[in-house]
Amino acid sequence: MDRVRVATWNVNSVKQRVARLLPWLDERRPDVVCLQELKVTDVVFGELLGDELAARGYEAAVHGQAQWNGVAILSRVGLDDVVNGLVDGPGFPDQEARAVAATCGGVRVHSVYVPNGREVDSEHYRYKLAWLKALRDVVADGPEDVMVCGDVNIAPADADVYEPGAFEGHTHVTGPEREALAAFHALGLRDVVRDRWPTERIFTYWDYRAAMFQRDLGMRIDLVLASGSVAARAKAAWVDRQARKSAGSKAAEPKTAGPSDHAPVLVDLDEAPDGDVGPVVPPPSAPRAGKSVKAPR
DNA sequence: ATGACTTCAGATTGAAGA
Repeated sequence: MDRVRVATWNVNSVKQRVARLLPWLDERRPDVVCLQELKVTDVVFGELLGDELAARGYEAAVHGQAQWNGVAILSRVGLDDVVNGLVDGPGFPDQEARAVAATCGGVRVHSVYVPNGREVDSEHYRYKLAWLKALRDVVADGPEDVMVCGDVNIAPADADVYEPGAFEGHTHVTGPEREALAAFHALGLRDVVRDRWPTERIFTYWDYRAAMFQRDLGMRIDLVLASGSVAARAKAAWVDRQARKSAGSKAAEPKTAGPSDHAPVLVDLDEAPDGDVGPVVPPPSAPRAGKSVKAPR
């Protein structure tokens, strides 16, 4: 197998994004696509995109929900053992459509939309932390070759927000949220984009208001986390800022063709060392996930 | 600045997002 391109994109309503999503698939040609905030049911997703995706060679695992949430994985390198939701995951009060997993080209891929948290110490915030713990447990119990892709609604470090002072006392930057992210690193997962660009100013989300994108005042809250075995295969990793841009004029951009407030994140993986079938013996720098092994640093 | 913009549900306004 050739290189595999994996992408994640919070589309903020797939219904409003069809006119951007399809051309973007044709231009970037990702092999695996994790989508979040579909905001439609499985049925509506199929009506909107089923034929168009099949024509492009994608299978789709869709865990939709009307109005809010909704996640999916598109793949043209296989889509096996699909699981909707999180085993033993919390609800608010019922489980929401925030996670879907599938095995694509030998890698366990999770597309996630982590709860927002709203206000620090609120019920929503506690729900967010409990949800992250449930996701951590699912990853820990899963295969070694794993990717967690999606909108985590946490900026991993102060460098991942445009102005740390603007977020004091708010969600997305608090210690407990960052500790919940660190639990994935303790399993051996790497932040692929930050690893590749250690000091770069990189954002994936910009508020629609106040021309935040044009001023590059954003947050990096959409991540690709990968086990050491998979991260070692990453040959490129970047944010597709082009997809966040508006068209040149109102006339050129009807209301149905505006951008999401999130940009896609893309990662190119070289083929697996042993081809692409079956588990790979982890190198010393890639401890097996979940077995109380400390992260290498 | 309890704003700004965009989404959905369903109504001509409110909730939610981050």
